[in-house]
Formats: sequence, C-alpha cells, structure tokens
Amino acid sequence: MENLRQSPDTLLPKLAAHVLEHGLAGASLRPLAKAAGTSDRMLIYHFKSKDGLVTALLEHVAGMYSQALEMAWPTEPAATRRECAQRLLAIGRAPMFAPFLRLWWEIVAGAAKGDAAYRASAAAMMDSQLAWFEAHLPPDDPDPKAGARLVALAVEGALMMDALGLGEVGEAGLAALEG
Amino acid sequence: MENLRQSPDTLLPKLAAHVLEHGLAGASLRPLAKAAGTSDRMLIYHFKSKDGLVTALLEHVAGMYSQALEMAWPTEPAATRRECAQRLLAIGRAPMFAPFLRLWWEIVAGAAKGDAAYRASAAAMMDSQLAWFEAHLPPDDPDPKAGARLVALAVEGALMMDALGLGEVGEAGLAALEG
DNA sequence: GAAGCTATGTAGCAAGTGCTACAAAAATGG
DNA sequence: CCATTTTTGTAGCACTTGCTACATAGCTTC
Repeated sequence: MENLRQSPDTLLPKLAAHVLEHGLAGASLRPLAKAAGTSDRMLIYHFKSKDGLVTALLEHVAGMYSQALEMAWPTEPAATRRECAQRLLAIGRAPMFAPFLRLWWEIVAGAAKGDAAYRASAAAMMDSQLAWFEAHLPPDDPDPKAGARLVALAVEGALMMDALGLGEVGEAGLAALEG
Repeated sequence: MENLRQSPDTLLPKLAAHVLEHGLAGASLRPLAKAAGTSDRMLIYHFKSKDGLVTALLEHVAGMYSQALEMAWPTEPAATRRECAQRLLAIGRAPMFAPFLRLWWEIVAGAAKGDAAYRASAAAMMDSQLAWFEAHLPPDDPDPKAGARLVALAVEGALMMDALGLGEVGEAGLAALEG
C-alpha cells in the first residue's frame, strides 16, 4: 500500500520539498525523516551522514532550480538590457520562486562562510542563471556575455532588496539601467 | 582585577566580535558567554531571552557597520558610476570587511525567511550603505538617488558573486556599467 | 547595621542533536 | 530451501540546546 523500497532517489524530492518550505540551515534529521516518510536511522543509512545528506540535497535542489528556470522560459526577447532585467525581476518575484529564493539566500550565506558543498550548489545554480540571462538579452546586444553579467548583478541585487523588504529600491535601481 | 560589573553595553562588543568571527546562525549561549567572559545564565539575565540577545546584537552590529563605513570614507569622487561601483567593490573586498560580509549574508538569509529582527538590522545597514553610495557618486551625476540605487544593486550583486567564489563575474558585470 | 534590591554561581531539566549497536525481516542468489 | 546480503525497526548514548530554581554575594538606603 505504501512505498516498499526507499532510496536516495525516491527520498530526495520529498526532502527537497521539506527544505524548500522550512529552510535548510535548521533542518534536523528527525523532521526531515518524518517529511520523507522514513526514519532518521534510514536517512543516515542511505546518505552515510548528515553532511552527505546535505550535499546530495544541495545537488538535487540545484537541479530543480535549473528545471524551474527552463519552465519559466517565456516569450519574445526584450528590447533593452533594462527591460530584460525588469522582466527577470518580475519572474523572480513570482510566487513559485519564493521558496527557491529563501533557500538561495541560505545557500549564499553558507557559501560565504566557506562551506564547499554550498559553494558548489551555488555555482551550479548561478551557472544556470547566467546562461538563462544571456539567452534573454536583446538580440542586438553588443556584448551579450558582459551584458548578462551586468544584468545578473542588478537582478540579484534587486532580489536581495526584495528579501530585505526594500523592493522599491530594487525597482528604482533597475529603472536606472542604461538602455 | 577583572571586569567587576557586566552589562549589556559591556557585553555587546565582545559578543559582536565573537559573532563576526563565528557566525550568528549557529551561535549558542554557552560559547557566546565564554567569549564574553560570563555565563549563559547571565546572558539570559541581561537580555531576558536568546531572542532578546540576538535582537540587541543585530542592532549593535548594524551600528558597528555604519561606523566602519564612515571610517572607510575616502578620497576624491569617482568620475563615472562605473568607476564608483568598482571602487566600492574594492572597498567591500578589503579584509576588514570580510567578517561583516559573512555576517551580512546570514542577515539577508534571516530577513528572507521573514524574521523581523533580521529585517530591521538589514534595513539599517542598507540605509547606511545607500547613503554612502549616494555620497560617492560623481558630483555631476544626473540623478544621484537613482544612480546610487543602481550602483547598490550592482555592487551588492558583485559582492554576492564574491561570496560564491565567482569574483570575476562581478568584475565583468561592473565593467559593463554605463559611464 | 538591618533590609532589600541587584548581580552572579551551581545544578539541573526537558527537549532535541547526530549517530550507533543490536537484531529482525526481507529480498537475493546458490 | 538454505545462506547471504540488503534494508528496516527499536533503543539508546553522549552531547548540546535554551532556560530555570535556588542560593549566595554585594551594593544601596535608611
């Protein structure tokens, strides 16, 4: 009647769902286990240690993030870098991305502290994002690679302002982008 | 021979020093107490609860940050927004700011999770920063307020890239700023 | 100096942490 | 069908968490 056999592959989606909702930093084995329909005992069994779990989880979430970005793929290209950045901000503000962004800032904090697993996950997610940004620049952009990086800085900055409750600052900043 | 009387005011600097070095998220009472030369018992006595401690600590750190920014006040103004942003990135990369930035991303993560104390601290620190940015724009900037916001987004974005180990992305992005 | 408030030390509690020892069930291979 | 390996359950350990009860010391005020 239930899941007979569990494995990392079947567990990770449920674990990721729990972490997206409740955060990664404060996640401990027993709540994670309950959310995934198993026991702390089995989490350690499958992932060897909590570090192993977290590493696998970060990898999985990075994958989910790439997929979510691809699914949000829209429409015709923007006319200017500014408009492009503004659209990307709007996408980042969509409710379905909110859990990702909460988790994203946790990952950034972990990476800033020097943790290798967090860095790897952050780099993977940032790679997706840069590529995505590059693909959404105006087609006549003189230097798409540099432009994507500039747009990335601005959009990430604006999303950070959002996280602080200063969304207007982000909007005003993006509005001042050249274009 | 030692500190005879302790109070929140005498404790906060030592607590802040410990937190800047070891992080705030994982800081528990007993290590904090040892770092401040007192006991967990007394921390609760002075701050009523751990939440009270954290709130006071965040307020204190926000004040320290404003002071640190004022001390880093430099030199002649930049000629362009781009140059301004690049200088600010260089300042943010100075070793003395590294502990602040590690803590900063922790605070952003806390604010993103919705914690009011973190939000308040983050807003205070961001206000200092925006004012500081505005004061360092080229004197002939057409719209200093909007310019400061744009520069803030870009510099914060670049500092985030630094935290992820992608400093070059930040540099490339800033180099693409208009000016 | 007695009374009373403030500051501090000692001990400990209930809950939660990651993880392990032991053992049984369940699948697998001969 | 038996032997072996893989997967799971039950208890529990040693430790840390925030916080409290209780007692004591020290300063202040009359």
